[in-house]
Amino acid sequence: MPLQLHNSLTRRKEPFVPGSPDRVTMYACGPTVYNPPHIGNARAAVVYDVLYRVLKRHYANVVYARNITDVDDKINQAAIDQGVPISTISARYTEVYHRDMAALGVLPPVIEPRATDHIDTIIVMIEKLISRGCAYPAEGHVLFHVPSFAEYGRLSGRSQEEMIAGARVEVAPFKRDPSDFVLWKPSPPELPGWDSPWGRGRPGWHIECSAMIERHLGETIDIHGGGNDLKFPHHENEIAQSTCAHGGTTYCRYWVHNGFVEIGDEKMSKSLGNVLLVQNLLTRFPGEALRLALIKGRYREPISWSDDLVQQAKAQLDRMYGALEKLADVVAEPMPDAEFQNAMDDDLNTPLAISVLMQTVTEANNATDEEARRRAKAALLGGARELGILDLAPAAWFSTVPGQTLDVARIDALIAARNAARAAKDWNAADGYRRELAAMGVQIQDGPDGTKWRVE
RNA sequence: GGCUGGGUGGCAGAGUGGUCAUGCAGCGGCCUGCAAAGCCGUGGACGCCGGUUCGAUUCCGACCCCAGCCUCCA
Repeated sequence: MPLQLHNSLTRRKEPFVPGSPDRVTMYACGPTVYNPPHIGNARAAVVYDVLYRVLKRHYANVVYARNITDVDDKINQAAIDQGVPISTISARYTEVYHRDMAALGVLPPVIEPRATDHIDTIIVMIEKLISRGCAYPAEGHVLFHVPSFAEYGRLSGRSQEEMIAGARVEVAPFKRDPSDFVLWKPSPPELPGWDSPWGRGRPGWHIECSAMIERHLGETIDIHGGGNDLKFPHHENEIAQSTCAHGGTTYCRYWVHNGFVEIGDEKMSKSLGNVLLVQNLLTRFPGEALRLALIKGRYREPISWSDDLVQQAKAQLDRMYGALEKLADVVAEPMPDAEFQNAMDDDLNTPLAISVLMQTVTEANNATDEEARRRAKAALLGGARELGILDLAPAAWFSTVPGQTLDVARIDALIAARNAARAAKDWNAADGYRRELAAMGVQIQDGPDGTKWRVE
């Protein structure tokens, strides 16, 4: 079964056909580095990470770029608020982003371009837009003239009339059309700026992505991903800029948009004070549990985030790791089975793929002969690799508690004491030791090979 | 108001014109000193109203409700 993707541009699920199977190009909008990533940022990163992994199964050469926006008014504001240079802010939060994403099993993209490394490309692109009559300078700004691009609004499904009618923002007097947007804006001396034909200034947000894509991936890319909210205006503007700059060439073949993470049934937002930062969640849950929670539903649907959701994800991981632990003696090359692949290839149906994996777990737990056990392990590890989970040794998974260091010597001593009591058939004493272990979050399992323990 | 996408069992969440989703939780067993883990079995669902059909949760239409976007936002 070929890979199918829901294309936001056509609002349909389509077979994925890359421009060239020898070089598949994908771009995802990355973070603006002015604060630590929240679970919503993480969802986008995880979704495109999963797509990247699936693409790599199909194609040998996948060029995946995810940018860092390191010039932005929010960064400037954070620098002022914290009384540090702008570069300190962007460096600090780039590092935090990398750390948190790694904890969630997100692979590094092939290319991670930074906006500030592309000012020259941006300027050239803007000049091209001006010369083609799609943009104009005005009072130190350069604006993209929206009416110059007839297809504007196609991605988000709105007409230009509607957008003008619905424009609530105050329209700057130098705009020729209310919907025109900024490509370049002037910078006062205290803000970061670069020399340009229009004076010292800085780029607008939308042009950064267009320029980075042009430079690293080419005029036409296969897949462009981002959060649902980016569809308008960000991606709409990217299409307009790049298509016009390139004389009408298709900018992107497949647009993929992920749904939002909601807290309960409310939007996550600063004003509601319910923003969940990845770094805080990681003190309470394993990264893999957060990741699985993020892909338990389909990527296009909103997620209603809760502790219970993560706990259910963790329970599923416990089950998977439990099966894996029993397969420790089996050597198998990771290989997702056909059913799993079909689910993933169907527009990343991760919930279905996970259920296939859970059925594999049951098969693994029932398997007795060598061949069946080997097959189960291969399917389990293969599927897990594509989902980006089960990256740890089972023993490590079952003996790690986020934010805690376990006293293993004490655990071993208590287990030894309990087993001595059991040997003496002193059940009261044995149960007392077990209660003591339970209070530490340690669970006891008596088996034919002796007593094992795991954390809850 | 416009544009998207939704409404499935206690919870999360797939899918299908007529037979199992899956996990957690529940219930009954096996196993265990008792547990845990694992295994076996089991109850419980498709917003409302019409239509198409031998048959619809699944297709069509109306309705109700929900979320997101339309302004920086993953």
